[in-house]
Amino acid sequence: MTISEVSKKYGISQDTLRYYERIGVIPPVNRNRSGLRDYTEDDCGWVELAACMRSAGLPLEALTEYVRLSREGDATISDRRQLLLEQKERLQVQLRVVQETMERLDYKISCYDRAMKTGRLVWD
Amino acid sequence: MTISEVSKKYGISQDTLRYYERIGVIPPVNRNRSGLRDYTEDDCGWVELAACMRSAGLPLEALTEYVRLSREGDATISDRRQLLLEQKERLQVQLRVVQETMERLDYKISCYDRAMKTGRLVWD
DNA sequence: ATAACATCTGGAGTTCGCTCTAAGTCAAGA
DNA sequence: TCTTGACTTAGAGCGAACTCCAGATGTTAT
Repeated sequence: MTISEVSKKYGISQDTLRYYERIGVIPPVNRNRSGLRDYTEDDCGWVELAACMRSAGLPLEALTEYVRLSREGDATISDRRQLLLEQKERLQVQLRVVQETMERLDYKISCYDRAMKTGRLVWD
Repeated sequence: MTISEVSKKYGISQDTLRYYERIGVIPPVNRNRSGLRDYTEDDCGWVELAACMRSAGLPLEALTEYVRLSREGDATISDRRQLLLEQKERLQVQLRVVQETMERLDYKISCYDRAMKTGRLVWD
């Protein structure tokens, strides 16, 4: 797969794909004879993982560290597990914060709904 | 309340409090005769709201816009309601993304748990 | 062969959200 | 009175995550 195909498929710009590879968010991508990137299934798997994790807000640093450990082989299995656990816990906290904020937005919106009828806002 | 008290109470640095006021994330804060900030109950309310919304990831721009509209009075009630709705929808999307990513992390972690016993990672 | 187009690299620039610095003001205590 | 410490402003600096640019090279179609 070419970089433009991968870019379309995962909704990541070509610049970002090259950037991710450069800083190690994904491992080095396969090249054809002309030196152009030719993404294998495996390469795509890493791109997809990065896209997913980034969409949830994981920092690039955590992803580069995960990739670095993965490339070191089975000796780093427990380190990688630990890394994933830490990130999961960060997401768990974030999930609660977002839920609470949404409840608060719901309450405020309900106040505005009432205000739309009376023309006056109470208890903002 | 002094800026240092408010800073401690809401876990926001004094620099950030001044920054928020400067760019309009909170309305202008009350001052004493010497020109020092003296946060009223109301001022604190805005700080607390900003802290909550920021913790969930709302952009500063949405907060400044909300404050700007609020200061224009009752004529902007439906605009403000709309703004809150849009932000709530953004959070709803984010919530789902984070949940899905957490499930994926859970799956990967379970693979690593197995790998910790066998010493070999299958199906990463 | 030439034009048009995709991709490459290295490096500069941008945006967001702070965070820090410098130089000045003010209030209270030794 | 002098010093210490909290506060002020304006503006510079910073880290994260892109995003853009210039100049080179390679590929494809006419």
